[in-house]
Formats: sequence, structure tokens, C-alpha cells
Amino acid sequence: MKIFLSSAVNKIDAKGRISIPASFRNVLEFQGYSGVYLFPSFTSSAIDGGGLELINQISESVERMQLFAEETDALSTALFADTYSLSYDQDGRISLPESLIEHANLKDKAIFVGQGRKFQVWNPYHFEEFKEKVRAKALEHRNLIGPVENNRMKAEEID
Amino acid sequence: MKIFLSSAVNKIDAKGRISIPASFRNVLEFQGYSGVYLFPSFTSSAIDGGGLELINQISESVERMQLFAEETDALSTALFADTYSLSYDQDGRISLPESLIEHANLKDKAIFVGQGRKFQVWNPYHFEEFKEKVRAKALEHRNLIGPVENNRMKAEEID
DNA sequence: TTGACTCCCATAATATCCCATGATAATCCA
DNA sequence: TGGATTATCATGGGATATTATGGGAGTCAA
Repeated sequence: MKIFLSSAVNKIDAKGRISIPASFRNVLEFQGYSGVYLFPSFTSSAIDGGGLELINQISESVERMQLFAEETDALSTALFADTYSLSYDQDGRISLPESLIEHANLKDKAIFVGQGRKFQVWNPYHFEEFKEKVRAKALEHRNLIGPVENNRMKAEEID
Repeated sequence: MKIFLSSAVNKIDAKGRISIPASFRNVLEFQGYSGVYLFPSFTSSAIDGGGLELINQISESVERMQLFAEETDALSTALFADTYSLSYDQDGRISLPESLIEHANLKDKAIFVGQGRKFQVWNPYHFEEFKEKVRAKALEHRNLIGPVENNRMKAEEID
């Protein structure tokens, strides 16, 4: 089990805690850290999250860019200033920082959405809206995705 | 045996469990994981499934995209948010997530349909309807199908 | 003290483990 | 070859483990 898959709605309790889905915790612990790295998504009102592998990939790609010193500083500030490292308790719960809650517009529930090597945390209501757009895009780009749908007839050829 | 062949109707029991056909389990274990990856089909009210090979092909096609590219979030959400990794128990059974049951309109029975490197899970009744449409279309387009040998797996890939 | 944050335990719902059974298919052997 | 013995498989059900979540008690700092 190596990647973040599927999605789950969990509750934010009265103390501000929320459970990380058990299947996500498996992936995180496989990467060697009983916690998550969270930061505001650049493109949506959601929280991006991942484990050690994600953080390593991001810092490596910054180094590979071979920028001038001040550009590297600016970029890593942009990437890491709002990134939180949160280790979860023995029941698998974290409490989210206020700035992330605001960025993602979270109220009493949040949905954890698997995206392969990372995941996102959304207000469930806003995620439904996003998903509608996603479906349209996925159909457009279906041919890029690989072998999944290529070995059988497409629906429009049948109906 | 390396590919998913033939089909079988199995029962969904009172606890929501269903057996993966034994011949499918052989293929899955050959790929190195005693479980399946399931996700809603983009084009039909069925569940698409496969093993490690399928999920690796999908993740590789996403990895090739840029980490922060604008559409990467959308695409990986479409691919991974509704994909479930379900390892079966020692009797070869899984319990299907509610969202997949709804998508495929499953009641008390489901048919597993081999499709080579992946398979599908259908409500048996809906699958029969689908097959009728496919047959009709195949007759219309039979002149396009070409020589038989080109469309079939080679013998050594099957045994 | 007050509020924020731990750690720990309780619980209900669900999922998984383990064993049993009947049916069918495969194997064996005289 | 044919009949009997074994395996394998799908499925049922009781027992156990896991999960998400609520809440009590202790810690620390302002």
C-alpha cells in the first residue's frame, strides 16, 4: 500500500480534532513518519497534504532548479512558510491550524481526498462542486490517462 | 494464467461481502497483491477493477505530469478519489464501499467480467442489457473488425 | 484561573478473522 | 472406465479487531 486512495468524510469535534483516515495513516507510516505535512493548495480552497515523500520531492525539485540564492529563498519561503508538520495522536487525530481551516473554509466536517502521492482536505460541500468540474476534465483527457478505457468500446459507440 | 478471463456471478451476503472469483485471485496474486483496486467506470454503471499492474499504469501516467501543473489536481482527483484498494480475506472476499455499490446499482448479486488486463463488476441484469447493445453494434461494424488474429491475445500470453 | 493541548479510556458501528458446510470439480486407483 | 476419495470453491455465521468519535483528567503557559 503505497499511495493515497479513495476519500472519506470525517468530523471535526468540539476540541477541533479530526481523524486521519486509517488507510492514509498506513501510507504515512510506510513512509516513516506518524504524521502529515499540510499546506494551503495554490489553486483551490483546499489543504494539500502528504508524508515524507511529498516533502522530499518538493525540496528536491527546488534544489534542482538551480536558482540564484535570493530566488531560492523566495521560492522555499512561498512553499514552506505555510506548511505544517502535524503528528497525530495514538487515535490518529490531529488538530488543524486556524490558517488552514480558514483557507479551506472548514466547518464541522472535512473530506480527505486521495490523489496518489498526495491528498487534499476539503469542505465536503465545496468538494462536490469541484468534482463536477473534474468529471468533465477527466472525460476530455481520457485518452491521455493510459490503457484504462482503451480496450473496450466507448459508451457513445454503443448507445 | 496472467489475464482476467471469463465471468462469474457471485452473491453479496448479509454482511455486504462478495467473493472474488478464484481465477481472478490467481491473476491478482501473480501480480503481487492479495487484493483488488476498484473504481467507478467513467462510461458505464459498472465498476472497473484490476491489480497492481493496472494501478501502476495509472499512477505512472499521472506521475509524468508536472507536480503543480494546473490540471494535475483535477486529473488525479478524478482517478484516485473514487479508487479503493481492497485486500480480500482468506476466503477471497471483499466488502464493497457504498459509493461503488450505488454507481453500479448492485443489489444481492454481481457479475465479474474478465476483460484481459482488467475486469468489471456489474449488476447481472444490467450487464445483459449492455451485452445486447454491444452485439447489435458489433454486427453493424463487423466489417471494421478485421482479421481475427489481430484482435486476439497470443497463446503464450494466456497460458 | 483560563484556555489550548496533550494522553488515556469508553463505546458503537463496522470490518476482519476463523471455522463450518454443501456443492462442484479434480484426482486417483482397481 | 467408472466409482470413490480429495480438493477447491462460494457462502453462512460466530467471535474478535479496528475505526471514528466522545469525553475525562493531567500539563503547560500566559
